[in-house]
Amino acid sequence: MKAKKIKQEVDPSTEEKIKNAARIMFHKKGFAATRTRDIAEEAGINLALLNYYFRSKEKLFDIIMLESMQSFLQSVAMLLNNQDSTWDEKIELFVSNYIDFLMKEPDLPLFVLSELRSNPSSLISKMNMKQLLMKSNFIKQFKEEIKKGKMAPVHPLHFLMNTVAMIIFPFIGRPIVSNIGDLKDHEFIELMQQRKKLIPQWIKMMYKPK
Amino acid sequence: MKAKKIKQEVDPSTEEKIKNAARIMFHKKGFAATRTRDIAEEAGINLALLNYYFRSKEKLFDIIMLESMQSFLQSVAMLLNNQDSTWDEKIELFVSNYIDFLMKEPDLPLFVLSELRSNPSSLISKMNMKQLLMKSNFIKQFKEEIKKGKMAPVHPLHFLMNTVAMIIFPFIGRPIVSNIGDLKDHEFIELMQQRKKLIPQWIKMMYKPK
DNA sequence: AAACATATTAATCATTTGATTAAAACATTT
DNA sequence: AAATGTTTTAATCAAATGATTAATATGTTT
Repeated sequence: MKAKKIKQEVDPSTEEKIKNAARIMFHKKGFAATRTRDIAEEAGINLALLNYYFRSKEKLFDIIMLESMQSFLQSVAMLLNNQDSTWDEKIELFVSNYIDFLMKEPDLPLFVLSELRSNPSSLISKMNMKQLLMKSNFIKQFKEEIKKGKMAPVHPLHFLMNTVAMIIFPFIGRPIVSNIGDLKDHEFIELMQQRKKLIPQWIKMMYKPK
Repeated sequence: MKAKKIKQEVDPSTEEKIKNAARIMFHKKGFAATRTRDIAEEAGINLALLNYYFRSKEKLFDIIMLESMQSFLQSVAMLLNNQDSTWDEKIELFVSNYIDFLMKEPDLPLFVLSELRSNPSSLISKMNMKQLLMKSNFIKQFKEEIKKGKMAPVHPLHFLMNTVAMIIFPFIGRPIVSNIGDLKDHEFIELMQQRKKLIPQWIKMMYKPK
């Protein structure tokens, strides 16, 4: 009893060890390039345990993928649903939070988008985000801003695409960006920090009505 | 002699058939998820011919990857080097050309970026793009615009990242974008057409000096 | 046409890889 | 402590997969 508690608290359970290792490997190399043996080694467990706990590589992947999708879209959902902040505050908070999040999970976007390409993946449809979007406080405020004349009329999708693009792209294209700019790691991070303030400014400017 | 010529002109050579099939499959599913048998089938040739012409899956991949990187960066290089157009024209031309290009090769960006993640890939460094960037006419004009007070002072990398991000992201995130916006294929294309005109406008706005 | 070179095929090989099994180790309950 | 249930291990299997081989077909040169 006591031994088990200690194991669960101090040391992650075997199941957790496997999931963590799987997340790391899948995010870094994708489903097809990841061997179950890689995961087992990374987790420091016997290969058979992977199948003992998760039945198959696919099943394990599905779990990781679902969680990844959720955390990837969670920030967007937060933007959409956050009630109590003004428009400008909302944007600033969103950009800053998302960039902070991507600093910790830099492999996540490319992983999600890559795997979404190959898989028909009913996962997206399950999340049915149109509902989420259209009924959101975000859309309401977005339209208000336009009506108040504070923003030029734009299709909300353009706005979303541009915003997410500017946040995510540097992380997706990091090897190329770092090469072109000849950036050391800390210089890249510095640039991302700047973008927390810059992106909201750019957004404000680019949709300014004439 | 005549037979060979006809074969080369009317029907692509076996080597070309393999390369074309490989390009399609690699772009769609990536290196690890693509079987040599998939390529052979797509090309309509015997599996052994793949190794006969290209020695190995890796060698074939390297060839495709190099060509893909080149065409992926070619548009950027064009932006950087184009001599005879004004700043505004340059931007408009670049955005429009790149979007047109991506309509024909929608899988290219995600492929290049994905494979670049796993591979240490000296490919990028071989292209040594810092030289290309710093000595380019683009940088010269960019600095002039800022000096003339037509543009707020920004790090050129931010400018590049934002521009490329807005162009490429919709194609990389197409499944999610299409789901959120509940878009049919033709509606997605319509949005991309709009962006040819919108992105240059946004760019002009967002860097306007106060 | 004979000789030679090139291209193509079917069959097979060797390795990798996801998964299973049967036994052992460990923990829990009675 | 015996019995029972759970977790872990080493060994092994079966299928998938990249690559090769030996034979055949096709084209070219002499």
